[in-house]
Amino acid sequence: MQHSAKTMKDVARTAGVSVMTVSRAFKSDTSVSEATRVRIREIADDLGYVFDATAANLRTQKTNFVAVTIPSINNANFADTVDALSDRLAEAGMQVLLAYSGYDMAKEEQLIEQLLRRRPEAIVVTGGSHSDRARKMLTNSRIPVIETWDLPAAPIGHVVGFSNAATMHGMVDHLVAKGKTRIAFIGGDTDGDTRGADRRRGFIAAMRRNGLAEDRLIGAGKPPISMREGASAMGRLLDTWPDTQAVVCVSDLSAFGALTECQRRGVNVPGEIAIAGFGAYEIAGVSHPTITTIDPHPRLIGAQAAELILDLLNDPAKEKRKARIIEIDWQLRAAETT
Amino acid sequence: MQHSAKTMKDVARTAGVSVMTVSRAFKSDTSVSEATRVRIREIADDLGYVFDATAANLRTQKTNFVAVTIPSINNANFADTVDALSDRLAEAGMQVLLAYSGYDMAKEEQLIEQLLRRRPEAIVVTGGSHSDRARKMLTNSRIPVIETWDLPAAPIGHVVGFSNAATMHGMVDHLVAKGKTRIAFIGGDTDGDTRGADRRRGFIAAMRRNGLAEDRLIGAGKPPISMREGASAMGRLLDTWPDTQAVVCVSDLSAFGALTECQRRGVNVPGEIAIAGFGAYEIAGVSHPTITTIDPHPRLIGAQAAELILDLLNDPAKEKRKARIIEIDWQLRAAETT
DNA sequence: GGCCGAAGCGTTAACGATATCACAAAGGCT
DNA sequence: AGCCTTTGTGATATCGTTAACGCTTCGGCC
Repeated sequence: MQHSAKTMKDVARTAGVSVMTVSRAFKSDTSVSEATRVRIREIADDLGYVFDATAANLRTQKTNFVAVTIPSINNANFADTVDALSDRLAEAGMQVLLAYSGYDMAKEEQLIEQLLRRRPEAIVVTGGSHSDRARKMLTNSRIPVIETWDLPAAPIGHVVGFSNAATMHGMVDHLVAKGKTRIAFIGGDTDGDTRGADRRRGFIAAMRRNGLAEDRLIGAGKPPISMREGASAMGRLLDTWPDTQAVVCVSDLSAFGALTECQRRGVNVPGEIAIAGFGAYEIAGVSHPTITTIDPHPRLIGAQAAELILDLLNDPAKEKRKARIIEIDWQLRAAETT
Repeated sequence: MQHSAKTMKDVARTAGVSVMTVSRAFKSDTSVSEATRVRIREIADDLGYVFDATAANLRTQKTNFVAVTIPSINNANFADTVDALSDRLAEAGMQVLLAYSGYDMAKEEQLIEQLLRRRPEAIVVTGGSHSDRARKMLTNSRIPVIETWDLPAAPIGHVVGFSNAATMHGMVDHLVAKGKTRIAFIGGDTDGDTRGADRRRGFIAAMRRNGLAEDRLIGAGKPPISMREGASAMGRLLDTWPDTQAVVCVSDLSAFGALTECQRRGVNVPGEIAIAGFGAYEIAGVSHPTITTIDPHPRLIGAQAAELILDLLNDPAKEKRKARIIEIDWQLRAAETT
């Protein structure tokens, strides 16, 4: 037998109270006696009543959603950020509405449009590069906008991130200090991953600043670059410029792939060639040898974004005052591959 | 200057049509002339109008959400499943509402309650073990329920999964065929990860069936077991039972950790000890040596779940007819570590 | 010319919760 | 006793969209 879905009205009727009292019994509203509240909750449970958030959303003009777009769900760095963000927001009773752009700006634009229709309280996007229409939609939205994992030149709203280019200066300096001069870079061969492209640009600038040749660039295919692409890119690097002393990879995953290729070929790391990555993925600290990397503190990015959002939502006046730029300190973790 | 949020009414007024015509212009409703539709869309864009899904959700009693719970967002296996699921659903205009339980059944129960309040069209949960209250909520919900990554003895609704225990029979048989008899298992030391616990049970049963001792069980801590825990567990295994010929790890991540520990100690793999994992993570195919593993086809699970959902939603009568159990074939991928 | 069906659009009434106001009853104070 | 709070509850309007239904208009056809 198929009962129809229960509403507050059903609960109210059964309990012999008004709908409004049932509503109050379901919130932390003090103006219901504890006895009534308990009784109503029990009756609701018996009836199998489930609170309908869609109706409350419309009436209160609040959804308790925070929309988030990331390039890929299958990336430990972004996963960590979302995890931390979502943990903190959950404490405040908010939920994350997540969408993946697949490193595609056109897709990101669509996602942003869809997400905004759901009336989130705030929106968090990855990176500072977006289509014109996406920028416009975000600007016009009357909610806090937070760009992360980047330090955009012209931010849309708030920012919680770091300069991807700057991390590469740190890495090149580290390698130069180790006496390396012939240094290569392995990364995506398109700009689909804008943060990866920023790191490539940062690498080139850092090499120039050190007076070194910056032409050893290996394109590893369309982003995202993963372990396998890292391995085959390392193969091409060793074939093309056998005298390379160090290689910086766009992420730890490609760095690990590169490392395995060296192991397969019997090339000693770091003796013959040093390898560095980015992201402080778990594998960098576990592989043998361990991989030198940059830790961009992904969880911190998520946690800070969450704090910022909660702060802005608590005091909406603050939002209008000034866009906040929160810079996250990254850290170079020297390890066995350099 | 702060304009107030625009509604269909504003668009209608500006366009000189009724609200209903605006509504129709925003759907694939034929009963609006193409000229009017285009004009209305343009006016809406000019005004900065954004369609309000919360109102539509209430009125139509449709949210176009599919709720999904997974143990952790930071796990490539579940990420693949969600990715495939979400891709297919997106084609049908549906969105995934994702939540992570942190391998905690009490947390999962809370999540399910919160998710159901949002009135999803269907709900996908990971595994077949849930708290009593969670089971009850799912059973009472009038939407399709799909359990994945498992083959529960008493399914709540539909199932898209495989027997975790059976995969371990396959793995033990593989090792026995390679002449191994002293075989150990590395996994979590609690049952927080129910699928991991199923694999441990499957391992024990398979060893018995082969007439082998099944006492070499290494507890690697509280799930999820990652690379680092795998490495330290391998250390304990080598210290406790140095004559072990093979070890089955609860996942490729712990298997890789175990492999690195062997490399650090100078223990030859597979010469002195064979290592096997589970999950067909990318690292299993890239590490040196490559790791023998089980491929449970995570993307296929997601894709099949999506198809099932779309099928059920298209023909609601079907849902009442019979619960579908879709078994996914897993595959043993023999590699260099065995 | 008259009839008919379809296309295009408008009017009205929901959808299920909550903000707001109103108000009765119960205390607390002088 | 009289007045003022405080507390608990109810009635009503409302959030923005859409389903259902009804009214025109218009072209085609006999």
